[in-house]
Amino acid sequence: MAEANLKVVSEPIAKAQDDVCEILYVDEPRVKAVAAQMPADETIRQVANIFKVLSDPTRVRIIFALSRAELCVCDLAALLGLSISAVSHQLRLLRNLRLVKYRKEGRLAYYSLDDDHTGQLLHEVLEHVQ
Amino acid sequence: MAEANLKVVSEPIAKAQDDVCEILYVDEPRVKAVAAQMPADETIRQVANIFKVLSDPTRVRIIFALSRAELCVCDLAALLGLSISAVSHQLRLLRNLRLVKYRKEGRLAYYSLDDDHTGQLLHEVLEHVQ
DNA sequence: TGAATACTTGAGCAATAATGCAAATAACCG
DNA sequence: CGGTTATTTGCATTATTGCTCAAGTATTCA
Repeated sequence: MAEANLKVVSEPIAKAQDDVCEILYVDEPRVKAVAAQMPADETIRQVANIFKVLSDPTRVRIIFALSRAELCVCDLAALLGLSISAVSHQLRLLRNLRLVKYRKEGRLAYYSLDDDHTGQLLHEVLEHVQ
Repeated sequence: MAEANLKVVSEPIAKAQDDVCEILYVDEPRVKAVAAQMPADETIRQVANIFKVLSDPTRVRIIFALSRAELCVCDLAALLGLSISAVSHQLRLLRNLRLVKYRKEGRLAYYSLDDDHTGQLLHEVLEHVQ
């Protein structure tokens, strides 16, 4: 449970590199000024994670479809021309991230969007592209 | 040139899978209705590609930094605590996607944002997170 | 011209992630 | 119960990606 994947691999982010130019800074005040404005690493990671959700076309299509209708896994797979397994894997991921929720009706699992923000973000960029 | 990477792997998207439920559709009219609204595969791929740019913390930090100041590769690397090479690789990618531009001054290459939309999108999500 | 510096680039490695397959779970029905 | 169906899940495979290393290019300066 709670194995929310799609985690951006935090890590180094500030590991003294010896691959740096000798002078260290070409324009130190400018660098310092920007450094002071840099968001915290944790914030950066959260932002990247949000974008990562929509960085895969399968997930984009799933989220788009669910923004239009509540669908069971089977219909979603048929709609997208994907295997049930592939869809279920992605749904688990989205479930762990609390982006979708589901409702059990007999053996069917009806999925819908849980978090409005992501769908909102998707449609925003979608309109921009079209 | 023009080897714009970060391409989402288009592919199948509509390959008759035998892994589909027997009935084919639980709720055919609903599936058809959503199918009719589905954006074209090409559109979906473009959207995913846009999100993909910001799905990595290093690129998020680079784009944030460049949204604050024009910086040479060396200062950018120092600012982010990354190797020059790592930064340069990401800059090439962003260059190929026309998201950043650069200005040569002697041996220094000063990078800045070329496309406002991506920086805009980043700041939007950033504010939402903070 | 030659050394040094700033950056770019190609190859390759290690980590991630998307999907398929097969087994497991769960609900329904005879 | 036993069989069928809908979905989930673990594992394996393959593809992608971010980074390092080392070599290459270009520009400045002595």
